[in-house]
Amino acid sequence: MNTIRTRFAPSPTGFLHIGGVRTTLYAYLLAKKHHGKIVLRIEDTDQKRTVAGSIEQIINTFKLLGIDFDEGPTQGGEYGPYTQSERKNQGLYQGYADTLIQQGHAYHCFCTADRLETMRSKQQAAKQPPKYDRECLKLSKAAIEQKLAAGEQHVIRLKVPEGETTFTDLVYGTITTPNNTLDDQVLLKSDGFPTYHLAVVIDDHLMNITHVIRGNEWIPSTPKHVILYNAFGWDVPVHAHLPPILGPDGKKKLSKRDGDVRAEDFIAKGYLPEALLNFIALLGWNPGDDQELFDLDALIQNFSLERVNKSGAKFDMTKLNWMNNQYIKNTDSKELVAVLKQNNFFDQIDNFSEDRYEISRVLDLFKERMQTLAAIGELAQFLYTLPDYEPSILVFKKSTNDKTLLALEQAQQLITNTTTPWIANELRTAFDAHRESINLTRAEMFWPMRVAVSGSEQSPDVFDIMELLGREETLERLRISLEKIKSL
RNA sequence: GCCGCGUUCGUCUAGGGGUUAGGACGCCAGGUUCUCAUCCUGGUAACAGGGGUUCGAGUCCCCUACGCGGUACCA
Repeated sequence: MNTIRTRFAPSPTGFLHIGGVRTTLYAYLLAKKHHGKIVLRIEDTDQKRTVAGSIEQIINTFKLLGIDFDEGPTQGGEYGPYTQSERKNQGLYQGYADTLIQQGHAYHCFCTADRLETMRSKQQAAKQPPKYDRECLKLSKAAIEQKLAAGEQHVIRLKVPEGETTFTDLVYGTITTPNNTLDDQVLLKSDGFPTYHLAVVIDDHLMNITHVIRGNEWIPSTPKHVILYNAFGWDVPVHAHLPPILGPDGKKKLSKRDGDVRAEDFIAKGYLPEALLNFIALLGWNPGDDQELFDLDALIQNFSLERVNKSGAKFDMTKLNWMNNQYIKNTDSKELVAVLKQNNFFDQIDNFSEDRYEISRVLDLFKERMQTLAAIGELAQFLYTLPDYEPSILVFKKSTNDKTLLALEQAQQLITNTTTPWIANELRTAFDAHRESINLTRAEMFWPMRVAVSGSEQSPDVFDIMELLGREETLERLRISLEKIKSL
């Protein structure tokens, strides 16, 4: 059986787009499921568009996400180099283009940009599809030699054969295209660089790529690639085109304008890599049953290209948030602390001090309500600095000032005198018994206490907070609350 | 313009001739509860339209509409 080899082949034109993450993820899952390899190849054939530093940025983002490539520009591999400009410098593409010419599958074209432009506008005016008119195919061999010798600027074009071209896409099914709708694509540019179409075919073949997984904007040019494979006499790899990930309007592809498209930004905003990956995997793929939560290993086990959808999927932040919360809740608090530290989320907390409380216990308190890791700042702030709250919020809506005062005084006394171990559950039992003895309802007693220790109407359980704060700090906060309630 | 691809609840989706069209997120209601969150229970809501084929169509075929993509010496 052939070992499966997949690849992700970005152009280094900027950051890693969330759509690129899904493409890579699927390629990764397929490879891993079949114990194959995934390679990273940099397609920098357009020098004008190449952005310095973006290769590093992309590689770094994959690191953050926990997706490891088996081969690529940094780790190398037996099919290198993995950057097309380096391959170009080896004369690789030129050689193959020459072979194509010798075999009559391609030809030199000396047409100027101007001529091509006027040709196209004429065609469009005549409502014809714009297509190269094969002017240079009429050139005699001698004329070509002469122009070449004179150093005239030229490109090499594919000579699209007669007939039709068919390929089978694992997602979209069999697609047949009449060749007369295909343009004589430029294969090698006048600067000596290959176009995408030439480079991708040669490199995928040379790197033994078995499955080409990419966005469906490539469907229309796939027939040209198939023609090239045939011209070279190479096997055509399996193609699987992926539907787009849509922006909030549900129509256009998710783009920079829509805000969060940088994969790295999601990490910075407090999404766990596995949650993000899980969510993205489900955008266009499903296992066929009702399971929705998959860690990476589970994704690998369950993934198959056959279950990838054809139509675009909108990126729904609401569900991502839900899923992120699922992962946060199910992650051990100690691990969470490490991630939180790594991304400096604690820095948002004024007066934060790492050893003031047992930090993983703080996470225990909040993680069930955190949709992102970044939420810890707002949530845990009151533990480090008691907010200056309105005295009136100490009074439960169905209670009175007098009862609230009583509750707070009783709480103060009980804490001062009790020998109950300072553990949430013990405190809860003790306080519940006491409040019953003084005829206060839970709300009348616990609401004021909770507001006193948290400074907020909304917070976790009062006794959990007290346990964390400790006896001294609890007493201090009760003292403040008593001052406030007396001022009413 | 031409070529291609797509269209099931608001969203992600299941479904491949016979289903009360299922699940999840969201939303609404109720329960638990000192609040919020969590959790539990229930509810709301969809086959783009029109023709066929068939005893019977989300499901197969055709047309239309809408959307997206391609149509570069960009990927």
